[in-house]
Amino acid sequence: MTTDISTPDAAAPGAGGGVPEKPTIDGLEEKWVQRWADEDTYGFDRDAALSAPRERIWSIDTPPPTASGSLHVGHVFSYTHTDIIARYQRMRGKHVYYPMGWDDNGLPTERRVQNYYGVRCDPSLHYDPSFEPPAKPGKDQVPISRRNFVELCMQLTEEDEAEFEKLWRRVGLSVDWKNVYRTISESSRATAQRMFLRNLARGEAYAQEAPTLWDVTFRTAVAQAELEDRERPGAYHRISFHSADGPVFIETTRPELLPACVALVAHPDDERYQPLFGKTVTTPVFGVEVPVVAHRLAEPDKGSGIAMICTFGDLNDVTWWRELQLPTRAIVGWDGRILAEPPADVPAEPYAELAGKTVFSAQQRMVEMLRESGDLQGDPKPITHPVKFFEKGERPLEIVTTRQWYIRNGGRDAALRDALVARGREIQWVPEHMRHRYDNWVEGLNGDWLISRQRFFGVPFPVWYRLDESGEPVHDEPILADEASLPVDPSSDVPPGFDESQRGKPGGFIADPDVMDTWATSSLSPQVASGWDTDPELFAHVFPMDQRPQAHDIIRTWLFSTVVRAHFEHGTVPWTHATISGFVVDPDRKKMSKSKGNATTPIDVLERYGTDAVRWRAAGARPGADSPFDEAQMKVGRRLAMKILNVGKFALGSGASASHTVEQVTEPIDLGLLAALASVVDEATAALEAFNYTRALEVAETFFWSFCDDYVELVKSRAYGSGAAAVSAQAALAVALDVQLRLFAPVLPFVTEEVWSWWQTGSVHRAAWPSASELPASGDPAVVTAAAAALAGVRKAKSDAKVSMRADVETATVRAPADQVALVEAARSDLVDAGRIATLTIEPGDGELTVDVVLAEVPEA
RNA sequence: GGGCGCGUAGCUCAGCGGUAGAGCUCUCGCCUUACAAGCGAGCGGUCGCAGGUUCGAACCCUGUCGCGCCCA
Repeated sequence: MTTDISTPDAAAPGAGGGVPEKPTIDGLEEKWVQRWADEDTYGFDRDAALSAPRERIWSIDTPPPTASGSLHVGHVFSYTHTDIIARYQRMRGKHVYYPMGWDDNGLPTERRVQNYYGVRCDPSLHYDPSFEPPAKPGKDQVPISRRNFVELCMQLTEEDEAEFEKLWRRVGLSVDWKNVYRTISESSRATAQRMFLRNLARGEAYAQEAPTLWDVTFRTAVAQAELEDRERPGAYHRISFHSADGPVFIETTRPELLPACVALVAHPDDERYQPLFGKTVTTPVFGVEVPVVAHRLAEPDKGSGIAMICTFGDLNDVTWWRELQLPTRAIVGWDGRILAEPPADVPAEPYAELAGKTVFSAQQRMVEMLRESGDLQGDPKPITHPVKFFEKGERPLEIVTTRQWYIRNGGRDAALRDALVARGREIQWVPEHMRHRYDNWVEGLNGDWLISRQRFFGVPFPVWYRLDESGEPVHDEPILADEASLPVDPSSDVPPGFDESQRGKPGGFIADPDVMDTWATSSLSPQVASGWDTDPELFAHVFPMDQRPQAHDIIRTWLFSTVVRAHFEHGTVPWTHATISGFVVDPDRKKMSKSKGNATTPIDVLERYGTDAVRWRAAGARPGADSPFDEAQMKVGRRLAMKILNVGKFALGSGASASHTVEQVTEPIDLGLLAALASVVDEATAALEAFNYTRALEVAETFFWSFCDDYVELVKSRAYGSGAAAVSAQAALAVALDVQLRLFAPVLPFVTEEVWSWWQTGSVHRAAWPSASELPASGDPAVVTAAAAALAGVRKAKSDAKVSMRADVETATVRAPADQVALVEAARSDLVDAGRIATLTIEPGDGELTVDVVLAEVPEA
């Protein structure tokens, strides 16, 4: 067993405990996570920040993870990227405002609570303050009010959040853990409701009865941003409509929508159908008379070139219906079944055959009916075609007409769209090309942002409706909650001027039943995190925030919606920089995700290689670039972390100490080393200013390895000696170690802090980022490179002779380019010691530097 | 189909107009008082393909093929 023993001789003035006998990276996480928490190393000093100019603050809009979900190494990578920037900015002397949030809204939490407690939300129920969930979930789910349901969500997510926090601390995130928000908290809900009311007051939000994409499984509306196309098999059914001039054939993949048909449409330039425009035809089986209309969106080369317009089969139908002002014949209900009652003008008799059926069986029956009537020509022709799905759904979306809340987003307003594109240009994108994702999305929007969701768990709309004498809601005059009363739950709370007994009664009121889309609340993360609603003084200092880190797949959702909200409320961008991280992909280059089953659990990797090693690997993924998960790379990070421990031990063991100063560095090779380090500092600083942590690490690391392998080997024996030359080496080692620990600190917080603690006071993470001005500029870095080249020549000779590097050299002859002779000469005695050379000759020669080596005779053993 | 990005050593990636680079892997060595979970040395590439611009192209331009992400 090895124990950490202080070695008093190595302990420098101000040391924090000296150098352990056998340094190890194992266990550093536990030790420093605890210490950082105890000492509040990453706390945000609110008072100091509020009295500092804005540019001395760096505020970060950290993505709130879904606490009921799970994390994989992809999350660890991207959060590490942000943390590297946060640590760098902190070392630059900024007040880093780096809160963490938990996103508890949404379906995953809802489902988890239902299963965990055996309950279900019934918004028609009243709040029961004494409700206790069943000890064990029973067979039947217990119906409870929304407020009770939300309370359970808050309980359960609290446990999940604690687990997440533990993991994030182990990852070393320098978050201020006293500053955590939850999207389900009272203040978050109040913020979302207040913002909604203001959007409404300014006309930026509105309600409309409109055709809406609808998921029949979840029974909720879905926004454009949540759609995805999936290739699905289907079949073209060739169906005849009837006219005075004979049959008109259309081809459709959805014959079951025939009773919903309101017109036929062809392209205005299509000569085949021009004679029919303005006339009417009748639908087969139902005999409903419908007009033949012209519209540019009809595709002449698709099917027969003429299509039926139904209310509603797809988004084209919606466009036609709206632009051509066609009637509505809705037949699909919210449950995805054919409505019981036929629409106006559709005869009850054949319709009854379809009523109540699912869309799938309705199609089968409809096809039979068309066959019987002789209106189906030939067999259906199988095809594959894209069908719209809710990204989390499993059944094709239907389009139903419902009343929904919308927020304007430029999809129906060119001026607003241009303004939002302009906001995008105010943001500095990292990497720059991610800007295109934003522009393409904003320019391609074709409707406003639908924010109503027919769910229970989420932020309810702070709205009620008066019921008229017949008990019908008066939608045109919503009763809005008073801002002072927020947050409200209209299903439990009573609107001003009413009492609970009037709920649902004619002349009384009802609550708006819906909740806000998850993006409608998470789009306010900068406001919630910065205290818009809770700490206006702070908000004024940290907003617009400096940095929004996120992945590129949610630029269209989270990033865009956040820009929309800040644009409306504050007339600014929400942040000045958007740092977009890539994905961690599996060896087949597929995006890692839990649903694909290819995700790697982070805790395992963190334990096997150490946090610093995993962070090192994360830092190797450039901003925005996808990165394959490869454990072999983690070993390299682990090796670097251990090397830092060991070289720290060596430097301090050789006499380097915190009391050494750059003035004590006098030898040419020592000055040369520090001059080279000054360039490294400049380069790393420039890279980090551009958010290029990968480049910053690379230059520091390249220098570090040559520092260990060449410089340290060269000066080792001199440093162990005494006199001015020894002091020069010790001072150079001390300064170089000090600077390099700070260079590595943002990426490798644990090992740098450990070595720092051996001989320095305070935390390296609160130390100043190094500056070239700390280092002497008088040295010539070429002394180090020339001496290293000569040493490499000696090593090669020993390696070729397959002898130990400790083998003695009788003579070594360095032939160097004329201008390098003096450089090697300047390091002569270090070279003699490091190479164990008896006689060293340095002379000018042709071409590159070479070394001829004659090894000493090895005495018989 | 559109947008964006990427194709450089077996792998992961730098380089982005002036004679091909790093790390890992692999091979051969070495117990060397900071480090054997280490150290030293070495092998390894017509820079996806085809044209063009240039005294000179991995790098700029055009086309093309392949991969990925987002959108339709």
